[in-house]
Amino acid sequence: MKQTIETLILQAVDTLKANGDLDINTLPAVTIERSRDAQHGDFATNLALILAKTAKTNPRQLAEKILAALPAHDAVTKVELAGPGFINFFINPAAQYAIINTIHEQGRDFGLSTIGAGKKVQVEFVSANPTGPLHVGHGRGAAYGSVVADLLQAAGFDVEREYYVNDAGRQMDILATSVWLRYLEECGEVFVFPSNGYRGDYVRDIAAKIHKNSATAYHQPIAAVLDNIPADEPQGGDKELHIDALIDRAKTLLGLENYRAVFQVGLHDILEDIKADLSEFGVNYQHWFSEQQLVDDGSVEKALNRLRDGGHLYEKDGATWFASSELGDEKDRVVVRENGQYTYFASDIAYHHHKLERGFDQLIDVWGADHHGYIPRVRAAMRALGADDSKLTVLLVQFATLWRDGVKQQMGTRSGNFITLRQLRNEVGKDAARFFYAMRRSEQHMDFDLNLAVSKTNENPVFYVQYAYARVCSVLRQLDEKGFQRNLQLGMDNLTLLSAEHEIALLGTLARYAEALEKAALQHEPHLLINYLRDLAHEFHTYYNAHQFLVEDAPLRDARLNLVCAVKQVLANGLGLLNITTPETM
RNA sequence: GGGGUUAUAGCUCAGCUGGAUAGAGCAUCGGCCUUCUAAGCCGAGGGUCGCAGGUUCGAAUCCUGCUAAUCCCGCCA
Repeated sequence: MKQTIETLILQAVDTLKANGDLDINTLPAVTIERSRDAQHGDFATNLALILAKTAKTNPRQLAEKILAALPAHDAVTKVELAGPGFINFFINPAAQYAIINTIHEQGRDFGLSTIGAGKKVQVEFVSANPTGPLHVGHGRGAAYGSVVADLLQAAGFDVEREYYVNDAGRQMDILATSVWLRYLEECGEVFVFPSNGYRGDYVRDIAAKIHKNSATAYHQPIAAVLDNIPADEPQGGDKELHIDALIDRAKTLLGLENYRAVFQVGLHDILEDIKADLSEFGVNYQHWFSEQQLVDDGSVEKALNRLRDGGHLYEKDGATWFASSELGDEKDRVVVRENGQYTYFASDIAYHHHKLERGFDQLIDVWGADHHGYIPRVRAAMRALGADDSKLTVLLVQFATLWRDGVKQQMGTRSGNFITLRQLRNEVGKDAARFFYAMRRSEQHMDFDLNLAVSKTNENPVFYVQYAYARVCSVLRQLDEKGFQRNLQLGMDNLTLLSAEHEIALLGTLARYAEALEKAALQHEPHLLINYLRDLAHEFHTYYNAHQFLVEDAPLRDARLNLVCAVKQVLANGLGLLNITTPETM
């Protein structure tokens, strides 16, 4: 319909140009918007207001000329000049009835778009360090990233979802050492646990499991472990030096093979927990990509060599630096430390290099907003690798601030004092959690009030949308009980009976679904889809209260049922995309 | 000090690639269940869109400055 109007307008403009009534060389993009107010018709364009400046005329006069030159069309019943120079289009309701047939025919596919044209897009999200269970902060990235991926797929992109597993590096060594120390406690040793170790109960669980399966195979007397270790912070020392010394001691006493064994049990158990957690949350991946693999298979070396060949690396203070400041970063970055170890950034360069080589047209990284300063250096790396950095889109998700009993909650993984995503799901359910997370713009700071989420579950807006769906299902169930038989064709033949204000409004909203979906996908803004579904649910509830569907008049009844079933289908499609269930009874 | 994000109703947030009277939910107040599910509907009150300038036919939206909140600025990841 939008395109029809655009064609009409372009024809009018051409006529005016031919007549010499309009003196312009280039036509700005014609914007046609759905009118918010029904008094302003169904669609409106501000073309005359925009053109007035370049054509140097009064906008209203120009609008009148356009109006006069506008060809007639069956679907357009009335065109009006309004306000400072808007042109309002009133659409023939009959033309809008077709949407019900379309929805019925396309079913689950209704609303899907081909605008993505099969372009390969990779969405990488969550990618939390496997040092502990996911907490509610990760939940937002999980919900947001997965919906963005699903939306892009619905918009016709070829989407791959990936989780980058940071299974290399110091954090994992701290985890492995924490597990081992808890294991020593299982063996009966008594000592003060390092302040910088992972203190969560899940570490004890893993340690207990190792103790159960391997008894005392990894046991070392605590005196040998702590011998000559620098003091921890609470004892007046440095917590970083303390934990690093313990890591080295663990490797020495256990031997590399046994150390790896403990390490792998910790990594495996936590990763399996994360996978199960996300899966239960409706978040699924095509790939779990290991950072360690990049190191092992030489990808990091390969990427760094490429940078070196391009003259982007130099040595200073015993370390190897990447001259990222020459490519837009604020300063140069270390890629190989003085001690010979790669930095996290080095593997990240290799990781993005690897992504590029896999042939994606577009890379989307979903990061926590605290990583925003990291963007310029990754872009610099991509350019240094000879790639087009516009292929990379980084979507930042602001952290949710968690409140309980009016008190801000801490969310440190290290302290073990945090609320897990699993706890949240158990408390409010998958549907409400997903809906709640995706409801807000990702750049918006979010206050997550746990008391509200738990105690006022019934007021969560997700139920409002689900309730609309359940109501349609209920109507369909009542059909039999009332002794009616639905006749689909009779309804389709009598759609013009749907002339009530609420019915016309619903038709317009149904027709808007595909646009809402496409916009949400292209702008990476899931909340636009949620807003749409809330609008649709609201209009349905209003309609439901204003009119009886199961009336004696069969043609009217079947027409209304067809409309209501179209609503049901669109609700199902939208909620399905969000991976939120559609209960038939509530 | 530099940078990112945010600031809209009592609360939580939409609206932001400039458009017509700034919206929703919750909360408050008043109506609607012998009739398809009241987890719903209808109505009322509630706003100097953080502040000050600027751009123009028109600014919550764009620009500049300021204020406040928050995050980042490591040879950690």
